[in-house]
Amino acid sequence: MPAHRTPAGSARDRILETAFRLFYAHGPRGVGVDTVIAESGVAKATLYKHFPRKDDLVLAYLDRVDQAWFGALRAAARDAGDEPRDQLVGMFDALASACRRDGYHGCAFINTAAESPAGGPVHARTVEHKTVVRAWVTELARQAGAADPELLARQLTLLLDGGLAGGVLDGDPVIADAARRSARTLVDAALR
Amino acid sequence: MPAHRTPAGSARDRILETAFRLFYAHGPRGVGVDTVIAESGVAKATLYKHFPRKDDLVLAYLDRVDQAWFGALRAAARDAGDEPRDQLVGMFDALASACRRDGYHGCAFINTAAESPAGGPVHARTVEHKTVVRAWVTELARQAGAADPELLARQLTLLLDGGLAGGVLDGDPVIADAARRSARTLVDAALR
DNA sequence: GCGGCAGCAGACGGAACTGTCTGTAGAATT
DNA sequence: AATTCTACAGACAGTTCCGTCTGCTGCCGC
Repeated sequence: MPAHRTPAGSARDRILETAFRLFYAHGPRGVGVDTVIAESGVAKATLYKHFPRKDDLVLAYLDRVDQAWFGALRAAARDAGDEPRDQLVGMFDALASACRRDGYHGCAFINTAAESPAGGPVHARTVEHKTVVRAWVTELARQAGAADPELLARQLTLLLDGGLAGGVLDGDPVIADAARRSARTLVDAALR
Repeated sequence: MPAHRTPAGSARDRILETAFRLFYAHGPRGVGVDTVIAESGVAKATLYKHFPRKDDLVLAYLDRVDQAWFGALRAAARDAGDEPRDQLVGMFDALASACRRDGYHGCAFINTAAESPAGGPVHARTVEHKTVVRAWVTELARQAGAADPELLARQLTLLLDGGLAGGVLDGDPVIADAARRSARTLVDAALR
């Protein structure tokens, strides 16, 4: 697995990077395999060797999104200090950052799920992602001493989803601000 | 404009009804014009006479969704009593009802916007819809005596969006319940 | 009775997309 | 030096989908 390397990273990396950029901007369905090939400077056979079906590439894309978003969420929480109750609010800074980022288009999972068949692997992966994030928030809520950690986590992830969903239209930072204030209110009420 | 009538309603109505059903279930992009034609029992030329482009049909579909959803929201608010502060919470019953409805797939606007090009008419219509709903909520918040009606409206519509967005995956009523509780907490805090 | 209108039926062209296949080049291993 | 692996380049078939176009039918108002 070492060596080989073409110009910028391995072929696989170039494919994934290009797919990430194009899929997020136009949605997986809005991007043809030929476009990914052209923009990543890769041969068609190479792409189909690494990802036998387009769906495989889409799932790999979602895994990347999962890593990036969940990572940003945890980093934002960590930066908010040591108190779990502050971290629960601080994670919304990740939403604010995302809104301000150029080319922001909302939640990649929701966007992709919206254009994928109902029982398919994309939906399964999306549910998994949402479940993992909510479990993490639940643990944080438990550490903070919430009476009903599951409920608080559900409420906060609901806010996150709402903020992300609205992002498909515009990345108005006002949305992130409203979400953060809501989170503060809900956390305070839950820990009263 | 009277008479004519084929089996069930005018051709236009049949087209719209079929498009509504199919578009909501699979997303406009996942449904070919030929499918709409086959299932509505209409001639291709007839469809293209009423809706010269597929986009026109998609926009008409969104208008229908707007009427239905906004109507359900207002009805739920009305059913919650005469007090604006109760109506602000009561409108979340529309979300609960939607979650329980068979074939529920989340917010048609967000789902459609997710698969449409960024600057296009679909996005414009979606923004318009969200703006109208939020304006209505803002007025309700003002009547309830909120210090910052715009903020409260933003927070509540954020919850609505979050609840709807999650619906793409599953229509878990727990989500609607969490949203309703959040709304109660936020409204109480804003009117303290 | 007749012209126009609304609609049905289906063929057609052109484009886009997915996935397969053939052939070639360069680097690493043996 | 020969083989093998990875990758490039591009043709190709098969499907799907949008939008147009040509006939044909039945109902209305004039």
